[in-house]
Amino acid sequence: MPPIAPYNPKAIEPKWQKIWEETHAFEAEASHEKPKFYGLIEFPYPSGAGLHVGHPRSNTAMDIIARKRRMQGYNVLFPIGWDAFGLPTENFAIKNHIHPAIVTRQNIDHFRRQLKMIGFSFDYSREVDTTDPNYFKWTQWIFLKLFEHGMVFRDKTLVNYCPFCKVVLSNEDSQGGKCDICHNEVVQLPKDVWYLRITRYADKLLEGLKTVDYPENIAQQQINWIGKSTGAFVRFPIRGEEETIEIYTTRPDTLFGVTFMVMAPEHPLIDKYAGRIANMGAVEAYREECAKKTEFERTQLVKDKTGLKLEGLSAVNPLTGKEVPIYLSDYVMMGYGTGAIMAVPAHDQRDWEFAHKFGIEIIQVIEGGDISKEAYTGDGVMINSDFLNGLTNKKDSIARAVEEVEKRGIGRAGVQYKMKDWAFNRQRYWGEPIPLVHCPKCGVVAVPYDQLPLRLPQVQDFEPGQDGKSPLARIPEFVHCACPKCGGPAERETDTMPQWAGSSWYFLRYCDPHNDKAFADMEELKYWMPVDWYNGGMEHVTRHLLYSRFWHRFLYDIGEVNTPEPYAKRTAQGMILGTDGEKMSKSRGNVVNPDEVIDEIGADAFRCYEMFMGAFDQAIPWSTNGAKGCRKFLDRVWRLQEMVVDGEGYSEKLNSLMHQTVKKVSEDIERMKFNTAIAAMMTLVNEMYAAGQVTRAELETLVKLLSPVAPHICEEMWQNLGHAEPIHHQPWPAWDEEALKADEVEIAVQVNGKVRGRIMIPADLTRETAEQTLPDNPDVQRLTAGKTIVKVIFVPGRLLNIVVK
RNA sequence: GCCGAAGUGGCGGAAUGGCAGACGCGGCAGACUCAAAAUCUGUUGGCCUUAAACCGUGCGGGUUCAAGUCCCGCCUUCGGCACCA
Repeated sequence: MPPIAPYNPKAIEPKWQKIWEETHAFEAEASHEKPKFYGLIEFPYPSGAGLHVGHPRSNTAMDIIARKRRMQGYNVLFPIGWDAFGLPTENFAIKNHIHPAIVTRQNIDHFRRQLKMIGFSFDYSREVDTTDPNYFKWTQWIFLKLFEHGMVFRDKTLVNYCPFCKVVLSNEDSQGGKCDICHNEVVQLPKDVWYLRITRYADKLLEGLKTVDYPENIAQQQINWIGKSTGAFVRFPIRGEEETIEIYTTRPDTLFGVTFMVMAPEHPLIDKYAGRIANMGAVEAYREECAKKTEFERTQLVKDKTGLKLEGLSAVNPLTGKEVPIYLSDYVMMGYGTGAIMAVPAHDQRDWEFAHKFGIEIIQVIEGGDISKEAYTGDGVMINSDFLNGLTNKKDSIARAVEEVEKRGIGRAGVQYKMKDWAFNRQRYWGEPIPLVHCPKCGVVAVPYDQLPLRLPQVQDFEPGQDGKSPLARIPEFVHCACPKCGGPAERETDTMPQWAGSSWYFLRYCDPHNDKAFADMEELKYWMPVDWYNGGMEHVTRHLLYSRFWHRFLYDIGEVNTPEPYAKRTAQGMILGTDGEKMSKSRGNVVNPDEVIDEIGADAFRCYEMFMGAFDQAIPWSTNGAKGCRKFLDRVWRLQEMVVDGEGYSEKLNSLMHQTVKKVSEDIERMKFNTAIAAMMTLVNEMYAAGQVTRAELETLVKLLSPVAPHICEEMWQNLGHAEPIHHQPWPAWDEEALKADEVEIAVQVNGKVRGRIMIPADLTRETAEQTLPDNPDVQRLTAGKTIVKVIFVPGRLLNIVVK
């Protein structure tokens, strides 16, 4: 072969990107005949900063799998889109007085250009954009379906409010209890909020996890987030009243250890019995103090319990008839259980701390520990507990207690979830308008389906309004409308949906992105769904994953989609850290820009390094030299073209290694062990250099194996090898198990478990013959001379261990 | 506090209970070159002049012919949740 020009990615990469685009190489086929593969990555939020090197890790991994699937004969759907509503864009728009739609458009164009430069095999003909009215029409449509089925409700809640900026802040924007903008103290303000009843789906979302292939840690995070607990609701009568206080407990068997009750400061019964509470002034003062506390203070400063006793109001233990004092404390939350608890200081550390501080009696009902030092939360024999005494097992005592509580009609078994209903509105401009109307006569009325999409009005000023209202509230033409039901004057809801909305169903739209009759045609959904493989970041495995599973499950229940779960398999990549080992961020100045990396070493080497740098699911610091090493590898691959010799098939020398490498690469890609797959190819290339030559068949196989990782260079080499058809449609190489075996293998010889030598033996030696004959091998005998052989262990292909005395 | 992941050379990392350190980076030496870069070849855990021996996968025990891997008890780091009754 004549010498060839040096490897020049700057020429090769744009060339092939253009060819792929012109030939629509990666568009999913419309026909439903072939087996399908739907690979999904989390669609990016097109921020102004553009991609950093962390983004492409997920994309490259799924791109490799998608490209391999095409070569394996699948009809592949590998789509891309834009999760483009959101605060950063809105804030940029406010600051620079540009419409967020224009900012979004620019950012998307920037992102698309960057993604194309890396050579991802996305189907750009199916791009979706959550801010496109043709898209959010269907986001609103699904919302209306949720509304129609009673899954939307309105309730008051406390929000973070900055009285100086007059704006409602998210938890993220009010960390440490200070406003992010003016650094003044944030207060808690009650506000009407739209909720989605995701808690109704808690059990279905838990059950569904059993039917999908998620890694243990991701499934566990979902389970923890849902936070299901079983226990009992028990009613404690208020002394001298008909009314009872209901509590939730996971340990109804400790009812005999109750020495006080605690209510959340916001508990409504306090207002109802204000007249009976002697120290109402102190109660009001305490409530005010709590209202000022931020989430941060209430959850982080857990050591010091605060509270006060209600004077003049007490409860009765429904089992013993004993009087129980009632306290108020903010360690009890209104948002979980019933907002009131029975306190068992002997067996709950928080109750113990509170009892200690306020000098309340502690009654032990489970044997064990030392309750003078801390609460005992372990197992033990029940004591001081009447009919429960002597029971030794938590499960039995709880069951017995629940039985008794139900028999006496003072409570019932029940479950609780940590997961709360989903607060589904934001007082911001850049989001989907919530398609509801407030009519003074008819109440809340849905915008009719045929009036969707409900578009965002053009406004000049995107700043959130006074008293935490969305800027939409300032547009009279938007606000005032006719009630869809009675035709009378009515007002539109002016809040918008949270950013989670558009991303809760985008994978469905990809199946049929241009449909204007439905969010997707059922035939398309039946073919493509579920997503076969969804890869994304760990940061989205709780909320986004849960929210989208919830929407999808709801759509399944109302017959709009064909599968209960959206994602058959979910994986997550590790983060790429800066060269300093810290999380990449602008403020640290350790952000690596992919444009610069690609300019220096090319997109293929960039992709290769992203996959080679370490275990895919682990966080890894970026290394500039490591990236250059991958370029060096591709240079070596390229120069193999000068070493091609004539001849059929694989050479005798490399035959076994060729088959081994095909097997290793094929299997490692499936397990996302891209780093070892690439290492195997590097080893093969090293051996080719050692052989000094390479056959055409050997090079063709290598190029095919490498093509999902480094597609441009492989297309070019494939063409240089004389092929007219592009490599991305070539069949994936096969391996022959028989050919993996060499005639002879080298094994280690151990004496008492320590390696003392190596010998060559026939590869097909059976265990029995080996253990009988190998101790007589002269090399082995030298190692065991003068010692008594006790035992011989032979592991085929690996080692011989001789135990001697 | 709870849940999860992880601790292996100078660095990133390999290793179905079976030869620890594959592969890459970095280093060292050589070849080519007037020289440098690039490239190629060799070498590279520690101790040691060398060899042999010995020591080596966060720490302490244990199981096993054999442990980075399994078991028991800790330590550290990272991610998530967190006064959830």
